[in-house]
Amino acid sequence: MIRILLADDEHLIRGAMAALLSLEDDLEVVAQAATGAEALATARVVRPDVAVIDLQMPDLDGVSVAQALSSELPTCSTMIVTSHGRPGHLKRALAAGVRGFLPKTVSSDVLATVVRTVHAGGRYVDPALAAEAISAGDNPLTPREADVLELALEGAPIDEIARRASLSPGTVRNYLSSAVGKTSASNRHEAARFARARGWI
Amino acid sequence: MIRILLADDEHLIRGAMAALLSLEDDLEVVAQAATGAEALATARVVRPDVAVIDLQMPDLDGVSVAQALSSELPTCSTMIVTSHGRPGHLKRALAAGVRGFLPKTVSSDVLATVVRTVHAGGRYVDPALAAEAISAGDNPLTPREADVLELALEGAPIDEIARRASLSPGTVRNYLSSAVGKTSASNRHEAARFARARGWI
DNA sequence: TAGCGGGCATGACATCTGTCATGGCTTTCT
DNA sequence: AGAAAGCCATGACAGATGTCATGCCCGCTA
Repeated sequence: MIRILLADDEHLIRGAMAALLSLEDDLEVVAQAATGAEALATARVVRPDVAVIDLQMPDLDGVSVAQALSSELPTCSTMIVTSHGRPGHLKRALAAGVRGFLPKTVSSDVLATVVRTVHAGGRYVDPALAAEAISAGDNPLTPREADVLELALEGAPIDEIARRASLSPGTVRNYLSSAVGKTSASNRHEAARFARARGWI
Repeated sequence: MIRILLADDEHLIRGAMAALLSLEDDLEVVAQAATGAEALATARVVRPDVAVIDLQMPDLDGVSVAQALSSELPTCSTMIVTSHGRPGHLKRALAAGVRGFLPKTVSSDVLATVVRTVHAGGRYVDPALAAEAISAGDNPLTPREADVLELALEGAPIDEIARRASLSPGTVRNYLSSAVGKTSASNRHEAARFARARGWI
């Protein structure tokens, strides 16, 4: 019997996935969580065999949870399900020790199969997402460029970005300019959206 | 027995919701669809009592589907479930004849209850979303302002917006300036995000 | 009919942004 | 030690953007 922890902020979906997984004879949902922090806390107590975690949750990112889990509970395999799969997320997830990565468009059969696969020590990444990740290429942004671009995402003017990043406005403009050059964008807003779409920020 | 049509592009969720709803004795999922167009086509054939539709789908918007359904199949009550509920969506949905509007964070009990409610001719809107919609206030943007702001959402420069809207750059700037004034923003990008968050565009 | 609001446009002005050159500082690799 | 790369900053300049005033045309309504 494979003991599963399920984390997703959407009640309906979580309950539904639990219902689906419980239909399988060899799978058992032993715990559920609605936030990243809750998932971590629960996992420490329950020590599940497999953790199925949603990528986007109110507090902690799914990848962060996975990272914490893989160091604290090495016996627990982590897999991530997500609605909006972005290439960058996949890379970060794999780096964090995630064993499975699926979009929510898959069928329940696949989900159950992948749970078994990762529990057996295997890995599984959705083929479509994998292809995207490969074609997306590596993140060309330096850490600071990514920081600044992330602040630019909300559309704030440069002065505010500078204040929030504790940099001089001139420096911010340099980073943004460089980031714009590395994306095929014509201004920082487009660049920010582009980078976001690739999961670079 | 209430006959239900389920439309959601996310296989996993759709299947899971179907599983949940089928647990209820008086509910029966008689059809499923993965896109808006598919939902419409299926509904015409199956003529369900209640249609449970996801707001965001690849092709047709959930609200558009609801609109078509309410005119073509008046006996079919439509309800919408969504991950990212925005006030504007709620208003549009109600205007389109939708009887129920729920975020996916609700429990399956609520879902089943609301299905019964709308089938009985009632209405149900998630209280939190309703409160948001009320506090969001009405859309102060003129149609053209909304058009232009929508094009600005992707971060395009003004010249491109002007071309895409078949307006002169100066006019575009006027509309944007006016839109910025109506939001508490300091530039068009912020204004666009703001308006999007309220569901104005 | 006159007034009002909206759609569309132009011009002028101040400010914001993007770009480039330059330089100093630190860390890492060779 | 020296080269390479990243981080931070300044200054200058062109072009993009935000703001305001002004005007014309249209449809609606008092």
